[in-house]
Amino acid sequence: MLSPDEILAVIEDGGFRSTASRRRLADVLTSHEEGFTAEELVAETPGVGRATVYRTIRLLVEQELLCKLSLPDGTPRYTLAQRGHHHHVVCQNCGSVREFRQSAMERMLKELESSDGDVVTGHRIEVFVVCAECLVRGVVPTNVHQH
Amino acid sequence: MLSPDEILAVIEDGGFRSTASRRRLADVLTSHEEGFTAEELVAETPGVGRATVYRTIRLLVEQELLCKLSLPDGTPRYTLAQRGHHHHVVCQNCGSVREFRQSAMERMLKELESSDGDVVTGHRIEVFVVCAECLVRGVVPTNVHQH
DNA sequence: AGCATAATCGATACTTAGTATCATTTGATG
DNA sequence: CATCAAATGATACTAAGTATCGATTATGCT
Ligand SMILES: [Zn+2]
Ligand SMILES: [Zn+2]
Ligand SMILES: [Zn+2]
Ligand SMILES: [Zn+2]
Repeated sequence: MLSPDEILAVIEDGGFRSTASRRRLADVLTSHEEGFTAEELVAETPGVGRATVYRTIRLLVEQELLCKLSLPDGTPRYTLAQRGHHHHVVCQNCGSVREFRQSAMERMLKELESSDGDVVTGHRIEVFVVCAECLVRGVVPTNVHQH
Repeated sequence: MLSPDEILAVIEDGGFRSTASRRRLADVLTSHEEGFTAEELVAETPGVGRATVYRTIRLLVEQELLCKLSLPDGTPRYTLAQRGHHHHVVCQNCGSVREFRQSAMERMLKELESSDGDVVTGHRIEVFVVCAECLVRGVVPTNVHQH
């Protein structure tokens, strides 16, 4: 997992300043193993303004240190990124997140490129699950209709 | 493509009423070949309240007649659904949408099921492009970073 | 260390994409 | 055509941010 210092290093390498608010946020971020909301971050960093929290989230998403995902109903969720291209498996019940990589699938998505006059610029994939922890707690999985 | 009557038929078959507002919306919806926003619909059905437009959108998404997608920046967009399981190719410049199906990829996503204690309940896939029309108009494709 | 200054900050107002409430209207059924 | 739950429109509210702006601060320079 990413450490607060690694986050600060990326911020500084990007030409941005290492500030007290950003250090506070880096600490709180790295304490989350399992995905979180922006408002959780706001609540967990009292004294840091809401605008600063959202600005920092945006900065870190741009720097590819944070991933922004959304649950089946569209509510947004954030998680720390590992390295490289990946996607996420998200528990629709508790919001816990893990990464997955599937090179065969990536190859297939690239092939769409040649099929039309379009130029492919990216893709978004989210796999929804009810995670093992929620299952043992008795949550009944229901299929979600998504596109 | 879906006709207004087919939309109304699905609404009635679902046990919902065929009302003036819903007929107006069915007409406007089917006139859109290429994806639209909720606010466009509001603007195009004067006299129909904003709440009714959003309620009808929700109803039609539940009935799987409308697909809700989002652009790389997260702004929502709707499009009429064809039949069966599918995903979408979305132009990040003009928002135009087409469906795609990739059975090999679907099979791969199902296989994730066996890999963990999780139960897969669904997935979301969007492929972003700059479409042929935008390309001839000189739009330069830039890759989008997504998960 | 002291200073300049652009970056960043917090407070606050605003925006976008909806949902909730509720009094009124309307469409389906008998 | 009377009934009455379903649906409607107006309005208020919420969630998830973004924009503005005057005050503060980190960084580089001397
Ligand atoms: Zn990610
Ligand atoms: Zn990928
Ligand atoms: Zn669809
Ligand atoms: Zn699929």
